[in-house]
This record gives sequence, structure tokens and C-alpha cells, in this order.
Amino acid sequence: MNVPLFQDYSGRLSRLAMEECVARELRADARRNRARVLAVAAEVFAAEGLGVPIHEIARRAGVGTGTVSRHFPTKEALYEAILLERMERLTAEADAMAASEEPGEAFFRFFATLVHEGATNRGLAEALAGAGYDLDTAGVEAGHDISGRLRTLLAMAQQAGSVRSDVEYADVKALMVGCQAHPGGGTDKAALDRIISIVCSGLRTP
Amino acid sequence: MNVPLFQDYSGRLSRLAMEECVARELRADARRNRARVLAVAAEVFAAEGLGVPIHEIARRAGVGTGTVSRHFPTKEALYEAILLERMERLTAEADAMAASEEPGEAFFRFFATLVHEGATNRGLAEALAGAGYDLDTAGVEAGHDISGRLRTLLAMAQQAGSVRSDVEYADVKALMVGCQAHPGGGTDKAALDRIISIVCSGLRTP
DNA sequence: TAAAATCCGGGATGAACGTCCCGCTTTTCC
DNA sequence: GGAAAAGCGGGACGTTCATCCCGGATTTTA
Repeated sequence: MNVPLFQDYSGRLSRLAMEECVARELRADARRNRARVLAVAAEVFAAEGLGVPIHEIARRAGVGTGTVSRHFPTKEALYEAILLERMERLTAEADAMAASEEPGEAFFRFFATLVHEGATNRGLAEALAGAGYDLDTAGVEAGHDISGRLRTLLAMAQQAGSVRSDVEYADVKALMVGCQAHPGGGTDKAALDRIISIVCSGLRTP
Repeated sequence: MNVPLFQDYSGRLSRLAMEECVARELRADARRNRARVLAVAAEVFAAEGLGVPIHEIARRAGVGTGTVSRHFPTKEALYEAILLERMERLTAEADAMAASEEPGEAFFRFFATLVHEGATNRGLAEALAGAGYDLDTAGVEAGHDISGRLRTLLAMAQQAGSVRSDVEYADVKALMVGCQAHPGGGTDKAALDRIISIVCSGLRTP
């Protein structure tokens, strides 16, 4: 699993969901360790990207590498477990926006939310940008379909005439990655908002 | 590291330039091999990205790995040698555009050129995306300062009122990376042009 | 053409990681 | 309280690479 990080995603998340159910029956110390690993990994991946070795995560969590790989048989599985929680929150936000706002506004706001999310989370940005991980399939099985929400919001915004009708989902995704690639994205909020405004104004119907 | 030949550490590309000068005095077979490696590497990196192992490049070039690492002591050095040629061409194009077109048009055209370049060259796109290589410092010593040309064109376009005055160079670079990240960038030219038009319209003064 | 300079091939080396395994410890359950 | 079950630590192993090295081949030189 060295070079092609997160390449094959078919059916992975459903397995994860299964693992989540079984987690209830873990021994007390195991449950504690699992939670600690998850927390540390989320923090480390967000701050330093997916390149951080498992050994390092284990070290910072104060456990052995075996403990990590027992709970998460693969580095990929570990990151999926982290993403799952995050995606759940984001899809919920998308649904709230879709229900309560004008379609165009909902789309632009969700877009901005996703950009901010990735800009302050290096691991997520890498996952989204990476030639491996695919937002489009991840989380679908678990019911947290960010890609689907974004597609829906885009279609609604186009229907309402707020977004250029020739824009496609892939365009939006690429632009999202670009915004997240902004240097100092996590620290320079003004720059991030500026680039978002540039892109959104480009997406708007003239 | 091959110490005796590449001792000048004043800058990566000046070291390269030195190597280029010395290349004239190489033995005939060495010169031939060097050229073949360079050509194969350019092709392979463009098609498959920078992740391709040196061994693989040596194999496809029909030489041993030692031959590659003797001519290019580092993988980075190899890719710099490739970039150098490409950057030379791009800066020339930039200068031509700057001289013959209206500032706004020159900027947008050069931007589009860079995006197309990266979209059809996976290695270049990866390099630009910041996976270990920095457009902003690369080539400056050798006189092929793409970053500088882009900055200049941006400033001129803003001066002429064609581009939003609050846009910064970093924004442009990030947007460029995003456009290049478009799936099927190399194959779907229509999609590429569409995303470029979106971004450019966002950059334009309202 | 033969010695000398130069270069070649590709195996050796070493570092970085992900994953697996097993002897020992902690928890659980009766 | 004690035995069985579950989990732990961290070293071992297998891979993947970039880079180095050296015996031998090739080119240059005189």
C-alpha cells in the first residue's frame, strides 16, 4: 500500500461500518485505546497530512503499532474511520442548507464550507486532491454522500439560474481542490475567502 | 552523492547549469545515454507522474540505474533538467504575449497556457501542486522565471483594469493547480477550456 | 594499437513504512 | 480468586526506492 495511497475503495466503508458495530463489545481498555488512536490520528493527519507513518501515530497515542493495526487493519481503514465522522457532519450541513436557503446561496455556502474544511485539514485536502481517494464513492455506502449533496445543490442552483448551466460537477470538484491548495489556507482566512469569492463569481450566471 | 562533479551548492539550478556546460566534454556514449535518459524521463514523467521509480526510467531507456544517477545525481536533478527546457519555452511565450497583446488578454492567455501545460503533463502538475517542487524558486537562477512572468502579467493586467485588483499571485497559482487537477484534463479539452473560462471570468473585474 | 581515461551495468546498501506475529499483561467472567 | 479470553507492545518481515559502488567494457589519446 505504499505508493498508491487509497486507491481501491469499492466496498471499504461498508466493512468499516460493520467494524463500528462490533466496537461495542470491545474490552474496556481496547475501547479506550481505539478512541485515543482515532483522536490522535485525526489531529495528526489534519495537521501534517496523510504521510505521517503509523508508527508515529502509535507513538503519539502512547500505544504500540500492533494496537493500531489491530483496530484498523490498514492505514486506509484508519483514515476512513476518521472521514466517516466528518462526512456525517458535512452531509447534515448540506441538507440543512438545501432546506433553508435559496438554491444558489445554498450551493455557494456548501462549496465554501467544503473548501474551508479542506484548507484547515491537510489530510482531507490530500485525500480529496490525491489521485487515489475518491470523494465520489467514499461514504456512499455509509449514507454520507458528500458528492451526492454537492451534485444535488449544483443542479438546484443551476435550475434556479444562479450557476452557469454549462458547469459540471467535475469542474466544481477541481475548483474546490484548487481553492484548498491555496498556500497558508489554514492560516490566512482572508486569502481563502478571496479565492472562494473569485471562483464563485466565475461560477455565477453572468 | 557524486561529490567531485557537483560541488557548487550555491543553488540547485545553477548547479544544473554548470552540469550542462560540462556536458560538452562528455564521452560520446555518455552524451548519447544522457540524452536518451532525459528524453525517456520527460515522456514517462509526463505520462505517469513523478512517482515512477528511477529504476523504471533506466529500464525503459535501456541503461543501468548507475548511468542515470551518474548523470543526474538525484531524482530531483533529473526532473529539474527536464523542467529547464520546458520553462525556457514558457517564459519565451510569456514574453511574446506581454509584448504583443493587451495586458489582460496576455495574462489570461498565459494562464490558459500554463493550465494546458500542466493538464497534459502529469509530472509538471504534480510539481506545481507543491509535492516537493516549487515553481517560485525553480528556474530563477537559470533565467527562466515563470513565476516572475506570471506575476508581471498579473500586475499589468490589474494595472489595465482587466483583473480584480484584490487578486494576489498566490490566488492565481492555486487556481492554476485546481484547473490542472480537473479529471481527464489531458483528454477532455472542452472541459479544460470550460474550467479555465470559469476561473478567468471570476478573475475579471466585474 | 595499447595504455589511460571515462563510463557502464546492475547488484549492494540503507532507509522508510505498512503489516503481521507472538510472548506477556490486563480484563472479564464464573 | 483464578482461569480463560482478549488485548498489548514492539520487534520482525517484506516491499519499495533512491543512491552508491566497483569490476569490467568502451572510448579516447598518444
